[in-house]
Amino acid sequence: MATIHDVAKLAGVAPITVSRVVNNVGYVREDTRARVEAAIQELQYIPNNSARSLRSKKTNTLALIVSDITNPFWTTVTRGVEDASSDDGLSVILCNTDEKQAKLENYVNIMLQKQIDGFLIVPISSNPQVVRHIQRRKVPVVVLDRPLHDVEVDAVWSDNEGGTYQLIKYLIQLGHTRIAMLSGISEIATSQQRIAGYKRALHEHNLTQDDSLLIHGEFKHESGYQVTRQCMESIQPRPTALFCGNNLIAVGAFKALYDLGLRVPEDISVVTFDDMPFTATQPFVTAAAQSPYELGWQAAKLLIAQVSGKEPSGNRQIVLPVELLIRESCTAPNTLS
Amino acid sequence: MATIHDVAKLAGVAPITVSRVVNNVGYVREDTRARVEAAIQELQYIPNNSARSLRSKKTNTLALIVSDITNPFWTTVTRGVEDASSDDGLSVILCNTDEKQAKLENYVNIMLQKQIDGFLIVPISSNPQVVRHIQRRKVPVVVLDRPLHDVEVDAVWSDNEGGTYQLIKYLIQLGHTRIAMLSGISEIATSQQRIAGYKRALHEHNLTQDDSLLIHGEFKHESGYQVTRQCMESIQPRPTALFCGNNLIAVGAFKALYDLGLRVPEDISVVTFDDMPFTATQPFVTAAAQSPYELGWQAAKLLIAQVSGKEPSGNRQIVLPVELLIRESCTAPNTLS
DNA sequence: CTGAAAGCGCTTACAG
DNA sequence: CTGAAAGCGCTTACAG
Repeated sequence: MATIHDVAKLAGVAPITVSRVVNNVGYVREDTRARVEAAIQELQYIPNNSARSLRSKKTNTLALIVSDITNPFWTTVTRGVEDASSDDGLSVILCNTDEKQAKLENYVNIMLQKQIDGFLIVPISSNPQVVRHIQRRKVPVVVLDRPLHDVEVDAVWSDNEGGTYQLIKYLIQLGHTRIAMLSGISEIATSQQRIAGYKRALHEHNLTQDDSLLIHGEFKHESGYQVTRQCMESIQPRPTALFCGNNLIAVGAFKALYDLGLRVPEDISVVTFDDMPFTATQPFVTAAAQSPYELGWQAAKLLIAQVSGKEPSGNRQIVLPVELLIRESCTAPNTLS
Repeated sequence: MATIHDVAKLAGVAPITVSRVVNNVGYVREDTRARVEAAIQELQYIPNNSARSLRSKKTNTLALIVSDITNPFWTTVTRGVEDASSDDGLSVILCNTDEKQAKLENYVNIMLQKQIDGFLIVPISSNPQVVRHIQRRKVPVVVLDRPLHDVEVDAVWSDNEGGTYQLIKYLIQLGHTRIAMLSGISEIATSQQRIAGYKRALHEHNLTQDDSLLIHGEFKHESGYQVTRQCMESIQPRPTALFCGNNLIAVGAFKALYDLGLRVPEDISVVTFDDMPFTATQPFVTAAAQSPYELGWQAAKLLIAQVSGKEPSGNRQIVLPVELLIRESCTAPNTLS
């Protein structure tokens, strides 16, 4: 493969001149530029980014570390990140942690070796140790989706507390008093924020909180299925409404309710955090919808501002609003049941 | 940041010895290794992959170029690729083409600059030019999902023709004779294969083909929605069954049918290529299901075999079977309508 | 089992 | 506007 030297030789210039043409920096006379471009064309020259990165300390690559790309929420976040990044000529390496701390740490180290220009990271616990590790090496980092304790870092997340509060309030106003909360893993900050919104809504409406109605599973549809069955089969008196902690839990819940012969909303009302993916089929679920594309986009732009050196790594925090989408999955509780 | 020289100095050895410890190759005496490891620990040394790649000509990175990660089919393919790759210590850079040839070519060039070790590529047209461009530079490449004409290359795709044939045959056996085919962009090889299966099924059952029932849109839910409305509102006599060219078209179709007040399967039968994502809600759709995770996994393993040099770049072709999932979205045609 | 030297292909930092 | 020299941080290819 042709190198910058081959091109320089063919064009009768020094390698640095070729570099100037390729990177479009500095002054190059028009005819010189033309000769260099012709040589590039003839030799099918493609610059070697490893060499460029070694010298310039830039890889033009970001790392995006999420829990699981298979969840449409993260898929859309990813798309937002990619679109924002490719705008600025940056590529994105994608990593899935499956909510495992060990995987997260492993990927961070691999990406540090790769000298990537910045991290977009979805933390698992609220412990800032991983972010500190990155910051110690002076690599830009932005935290996504989940706030962290005791660390100064740019971060973007959604109004989980407020969104949940709105959903629960809506159910209460329909007349529900026994609302089950199907939450995910308790360590994750978004779980905690959503539970806080749930509790506040109950409290403000003078409803006592029944701890048996607060159930922790995982943010997966299999778990949503199990937890819903367990909830509907064993809790007495049965809840009249279900809050699903995320979209995948809702998917599992709908399937479980179907298998149990319970109709939505006639037999039970259902709301969910996150809009359901591709909800073409019935019933349309009432949801607190985040803006995942926006989340990814904004986080990427914060990171790019750091990387390009325009803005120093800081302590900016963006909280995105959550939209209440009232659809057909809720009704007043059936007093006969 | 500490370099290999700093570590070598602290451990009292040569840089090459540190290299041997880090990469775990060649012979190193146990006590030497221990001293080096202590120095690495103390200096928090992380190897620089740009330097490594420049010398070794390996980046341990693959490029995956798909149409749109937002489609759950591609999401799952991606997960299969990532899992297979991380097994072998390889990272994956993800690129979305949105079915635009210009984006594809641009990404290929960026990835060539990055010196990635291999390409997994979903071609847009059947034209092999992009693949030839990659092969000319001696970079391993595997083609995914869509066969290419006139080129020797490893490739993995699903039995699109056979899967469609099975679905159409199933509808015909239920008594349908007017089956609309909602296809995607005609340039894409999978569209062509699915249409071939449709035609073969009609032909083998002595049904004449009505060209007005073969409609081309895009592989997107917005397009599926439009095309379904158009199909149900303007074609006479109205089809009694709908074949959706992929999962997203099916999502749009269900929504359109709902808006038109048509019930599935009472008023119209629906089948789809690709399983619907998260089909928790009613009605469960009868589908020809590909194995997207398997598709990604197998393609990645083919590529890794090339990259690791164990198997030469070849002309291997893997065609994955498609599973017919009969569910509740079909019934005999309503002769009254 | 260990190391000295060279070089991968660029860009930086000057100099003119 | 152009270029000579040095060096980024590793690994290759020897040598002993």
